[in-house]
Amino acid sequence: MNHMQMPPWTVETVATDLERAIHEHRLPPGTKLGEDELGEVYGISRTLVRAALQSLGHRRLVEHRRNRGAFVAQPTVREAREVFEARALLEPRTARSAAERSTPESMAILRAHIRDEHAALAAGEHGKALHLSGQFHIEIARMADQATIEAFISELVARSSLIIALYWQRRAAMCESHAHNALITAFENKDGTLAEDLMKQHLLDLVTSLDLRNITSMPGSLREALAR
Amino acid sequence: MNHMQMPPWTVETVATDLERAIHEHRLPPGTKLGEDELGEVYGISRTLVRAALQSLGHRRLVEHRRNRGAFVAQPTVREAREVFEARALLEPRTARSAAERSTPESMAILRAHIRDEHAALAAGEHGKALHLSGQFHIEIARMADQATIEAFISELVARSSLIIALYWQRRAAMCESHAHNALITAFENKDGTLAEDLMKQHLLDLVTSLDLRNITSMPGSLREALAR
DNA sequence: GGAGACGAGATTGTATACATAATTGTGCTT
DNA sequence: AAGCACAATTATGTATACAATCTCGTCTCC
Repeated sequence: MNHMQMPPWTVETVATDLERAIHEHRLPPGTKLGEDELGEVYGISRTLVRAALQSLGHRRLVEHRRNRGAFVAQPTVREAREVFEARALLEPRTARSAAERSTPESMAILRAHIRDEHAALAAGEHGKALHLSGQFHIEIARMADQATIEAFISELVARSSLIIALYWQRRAAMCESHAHNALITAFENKDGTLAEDLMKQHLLDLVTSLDLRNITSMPGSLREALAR
Repeated sequence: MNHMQMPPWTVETVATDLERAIHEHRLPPGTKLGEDELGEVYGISRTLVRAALQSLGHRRLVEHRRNRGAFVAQPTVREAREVFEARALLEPRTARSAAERSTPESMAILRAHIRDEHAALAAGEHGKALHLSGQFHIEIARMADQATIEAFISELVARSSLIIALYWQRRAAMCESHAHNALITAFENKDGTLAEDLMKQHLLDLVTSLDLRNITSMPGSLREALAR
């Protein structure tokens, strides 16, 4: 529709564009991603759209239903728990490693993320703020110089944004930036142990801010929508 | 060529078949995977072959070079280290969890893996033995009932088989089965702490059995093949 | 009037055709 | 004879055409 810069859309750029839209909750969980429709939006054929959707499917950001098409994924409560279990295994140790390797350049990048996040939040762009908040975690993995783990964390962060869209309970305010600020100070002091502990606590806080009682759960929104 | 059972080849079955061939070192790192060629082998069109190759590409089992095609991946020394770093983060804790949840059924599956692995080794089928050895690790993740982590470990195990193909130094014999047997006894006793320690040591042993000095490294096999 | 079956429309699954880039072989020039 | 340029071939990148399947509206029958 818009896309005013109109880059030469490739499979990768389309996948990235869609991922960002999902990450920013512009495409909520369950949204149908029709091939013809997307092809028209980006001005490419279904071939490339399918490749992009398959790519997102591998990252569990979209679910493919046979002969039904692609939909923005709707992680179950179980999957949500699994995602944060995996993050708990990967991220604290990665934060420790990142703290021990922190450089002025990487610190500047982190601080820029925080700044942009605050600006987005102030401008009411919650989606963008959430995206940047996720990028913060990915940047830490990049600081640790572990591309493989970074790829895993990137996937987990993206899925987390879907989980937040589904299970976030609004009473917990956006206190994330505090946790991120604390992490930054740990990085500044190259205090790996502190960074590891802070990250562990940060992830715990995130989980407890979700409503993961599997009562309504699966059908997505129907039961919840009709609850009265 | 053969494929005597000839299932109705789908994208998934072709990807699985290729992955197994790579895992068993029938397709060594660097092998060109031509689309027309594969299409003829499986009796399907390039469309499905491309989808399968893209799937393997996302798991880092094949590398895509623009306008050049797909090749069985050749992990660098750096990537090799990263893969085992990631495994060190994921697998010990997963083994602990698996031990605490071990059931007679899951133990039977594990023992069957060991038995088949020994049989394959006795029959000189090193590829099949290596494949089963990897499946053992994946089965543990399945026991832990963590599908997300299982998917990560599955990818890491597959990449490990490529790393072994490239960097294995033969002087270290196939002592793996001993480690796996020790793990089984820990599982039998539901000793999570022991299982975690054993897995940690097992992965360390694996890394030290590799030659990860980045001397010859990258070009793959050409330089090594012509070294004299 | 409601339940079930049938068929039209729409969407995905697969194959093929065309476009484009890389490789290789050939021949000319020096 | 060696080196470069160009053309033919081969393989991948992309689009389109056809086939199969599902959805949904309508019609019929009870």
